[in-house]
Amino acid sequence: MWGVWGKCGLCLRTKHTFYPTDKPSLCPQPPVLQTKVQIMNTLLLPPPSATTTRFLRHHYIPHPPLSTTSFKHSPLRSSVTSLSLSEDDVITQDDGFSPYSNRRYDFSPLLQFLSTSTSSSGDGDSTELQLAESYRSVPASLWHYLLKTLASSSSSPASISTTYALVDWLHRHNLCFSYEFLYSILIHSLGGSEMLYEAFLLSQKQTLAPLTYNVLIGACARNDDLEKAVILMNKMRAEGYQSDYMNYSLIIQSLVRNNQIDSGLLEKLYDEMISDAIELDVQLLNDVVLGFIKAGDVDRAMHFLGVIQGNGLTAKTSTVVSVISLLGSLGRAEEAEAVFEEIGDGGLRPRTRAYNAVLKAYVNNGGLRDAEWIVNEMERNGVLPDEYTYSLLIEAYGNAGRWESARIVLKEMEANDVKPSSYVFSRILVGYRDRGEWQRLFQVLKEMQNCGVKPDRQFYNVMIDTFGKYNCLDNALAVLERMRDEGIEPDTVTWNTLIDCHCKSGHHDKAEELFDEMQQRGCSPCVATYNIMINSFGEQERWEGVRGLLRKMKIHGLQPNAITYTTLVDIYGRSGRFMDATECLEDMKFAGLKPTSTIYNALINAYAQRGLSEEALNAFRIMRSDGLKPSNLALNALINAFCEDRRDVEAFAILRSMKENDLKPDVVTYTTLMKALIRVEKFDEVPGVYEEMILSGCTPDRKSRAKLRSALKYMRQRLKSEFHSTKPLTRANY
DNA sequence: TTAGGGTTAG
Repeated sequence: MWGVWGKCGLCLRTKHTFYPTDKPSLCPQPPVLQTKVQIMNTLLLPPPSATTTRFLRHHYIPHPPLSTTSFKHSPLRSSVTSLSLSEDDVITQDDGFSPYSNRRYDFSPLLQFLSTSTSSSGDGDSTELQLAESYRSVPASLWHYLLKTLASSSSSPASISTTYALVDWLHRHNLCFSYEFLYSILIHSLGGSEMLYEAFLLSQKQTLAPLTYNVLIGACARNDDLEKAVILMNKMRAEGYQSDYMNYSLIIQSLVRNNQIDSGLLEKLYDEMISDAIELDVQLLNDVVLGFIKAGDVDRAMHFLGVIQGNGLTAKTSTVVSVISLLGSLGRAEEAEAVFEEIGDGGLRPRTRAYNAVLKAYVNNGGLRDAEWIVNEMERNGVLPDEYTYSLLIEAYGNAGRWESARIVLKEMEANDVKPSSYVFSRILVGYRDRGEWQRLFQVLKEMQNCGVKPDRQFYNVMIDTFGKYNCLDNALAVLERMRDEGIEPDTVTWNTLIDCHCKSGHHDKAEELFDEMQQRGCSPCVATYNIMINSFGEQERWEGVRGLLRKMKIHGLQPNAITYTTLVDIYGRSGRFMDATECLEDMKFAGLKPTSTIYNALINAYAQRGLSEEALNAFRIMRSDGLKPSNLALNALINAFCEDRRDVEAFAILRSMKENDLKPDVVTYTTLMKALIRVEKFDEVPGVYEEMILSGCTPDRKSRAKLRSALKYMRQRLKSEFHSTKPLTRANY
């Protein structure tokens, strides 16, 4: 058994797990572990000071070839390596031995020899043997370090081949044990320096042992080449070797780094770990939790947090905080608080970060009192609020419309020497925008000025969006100018916001102009930009233009996303181009994207508008078979389809099935049903539906009241016409 | 250790 609390000889990571020898490890370690500091120490000769000499005598006796010429100054350095083993490097490692002499082993003759001779020679010529003899006393750890340094600084094929020749040479002269370990060092270092290809080539020169596999997989994962990593893992498994737990950690980390993680993928990885009988240590479980957090799957994240605790281990505080933070963003304050409490239960004192995470939960949940309480708790426990804490509190007051309280918090920040950032003001502005109080924008600007805070790009973006949403296009454009005047370059969000608000107000020409200007100014459109433009062209029924945009985005390496496909289905569907619409849905599936309920809603809605109830029903069925739950949106669209097709019986059948399946019909459901009745002239049944709507707890809105009124009007008209049509008859009778 | 946290498209 080895490696407990030691450092990995390859990646210098501290190994925390208790690891039996029969298990292969990604971080292979020699029987005698050397830390980086130790290795660096042995590279240098001690000064003639009493203490160090005594110490070093016990370790190794300096032996020729020695040189006072630093390797750093060797002419080889530039061609072979940038090995930097200066005094400064070593002293900063803090080992207690100083001052250092500049004397050290001189590897220049060896490297010179290796770079000029062919590695396969092995002819035992006298120079080579002499050379081998002269280096015999160099300890293994030193060779490892040299190799590592050379490999990680290799940048040209020539220097790599010299490094490779060194391994060969060491092996040939029995100078360093474990050929495989030397290779592993090489692969690891090459992988670490993003030279995965070279690592691959090297690995192909010998049969792969578990150690090499693990190192190679690790190198792939570190370089985000997961395809190769997975291939190697499968190959390894097929050959009967067990993959190391670290590989899984590295793969998850890579997925997280690159935003490529999703819940299903992570679950698959986890199943693999289980079937591989991987030892789930706390570090790996932490990565699993963080993976699920990044994937937005808070339930699974909490499950694995529970697994950590269930195993009697303690999750990293940062992991726990991430869980609270995600719960907070989802407005799940109670659970956030529960997880927060667990920090304290674990004997740790929550710090600002943890408090902020739970505070965010309350703010998103509208719990102003709880938010105030948690800030008081912080103060009571001597935890200092920071800029983020205050920002969240201000946002909470802003959401509650308590601008005065928010101002008091601003003053408190000032008193505590905490400067507010542009962020908090952008949040306030968003609050005003969404509540229709957009004119408060000017007040916010003034407040910022008072606090000496300059609006940043994101704030200006919100400003443009606010003006845009309230149709003040000139003001929106003026903000663009102001940004430029202040030296803030507009980004894609700025342009997208501007373009979109022009589209929404029907100014498609100006939108297109801005789309061109954006590119002229060197800002590359992103997928969102294309989606906005596709929507704009679709509204104008410029179908060739739509296809052109799709081509252009693909040329620029942008893949259509779920929103692109939904936009396409929507615009094609609205104009009755159902073939094109359904084709887009197929394309989406073909591209490997999971159709969302939104895309089906767009399709069902398109059929419904034209009274194509059979087609709408069919789309609804496909949606169900894709495993998507029917939402009120889809069901209401379906009711509307039956309504437009004058199939009121089927429309009411949907209502029944909604009730049976515990789906609560809403105002739109009832209003659409009333419309269905009016379509088939069953006016007298409308008031009953209206009454049922109120009884079921729905608040009638303008549209539902209008439907009732028009039904009553028709009823009166009918009565009147009946009266008139019967009148002559009576008169005649009379 | 720092960052955390904001804005756009269906």
